[in-house]
Amino acid sequence: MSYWLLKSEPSAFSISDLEAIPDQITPWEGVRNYQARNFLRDRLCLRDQAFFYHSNTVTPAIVGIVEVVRAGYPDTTAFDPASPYYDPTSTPANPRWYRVDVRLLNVLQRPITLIELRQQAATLGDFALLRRGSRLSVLPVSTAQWTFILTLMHAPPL
DNA sequence: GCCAACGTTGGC
DNA sequence: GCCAACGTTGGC
Repeated sequence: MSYWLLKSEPSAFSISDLEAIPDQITPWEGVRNYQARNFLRDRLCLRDQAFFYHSNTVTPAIVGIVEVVRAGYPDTTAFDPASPYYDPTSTPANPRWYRVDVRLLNVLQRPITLIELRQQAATLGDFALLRRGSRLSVLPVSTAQWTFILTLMHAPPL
């Protein structure tokens, strides 16, 4: 069992969008970065949990928790010329990009903002989200980091 | 294999 | 909207 953080721009797909889906399950697709692809293809396992993070927004923050309900499988949006994620170098016989399916577990009682996470950097230790210039959209979270961030949620904001 | 140019990400 | 950081592309 591992923990992860998945970034999404709320203008493209937000936690509210996920909440509105009847079964609250969505493919996590359109990831076009090799390091993130490798995590999706090789490392995210059934029942792993992940923070849902809103990026590139006024207040970047962790806003929810999802669980993996289907492990890595080919991202077929790469095969579709009409898709914004189309990539002709990926073929069904030799898929380049992968996705997982996730299900909403819960929306956090309050968002844990990037500002607050930075304030807790000393406790969090080495955390890919806080690395300078980090652009990775699928990144690992240690068990200690996961647990600590959940305790932040239950405490009042700084 | 190098590296300049370019496109994208994402915080601010 | 700006721009620093980073990844990718492609000429050589």
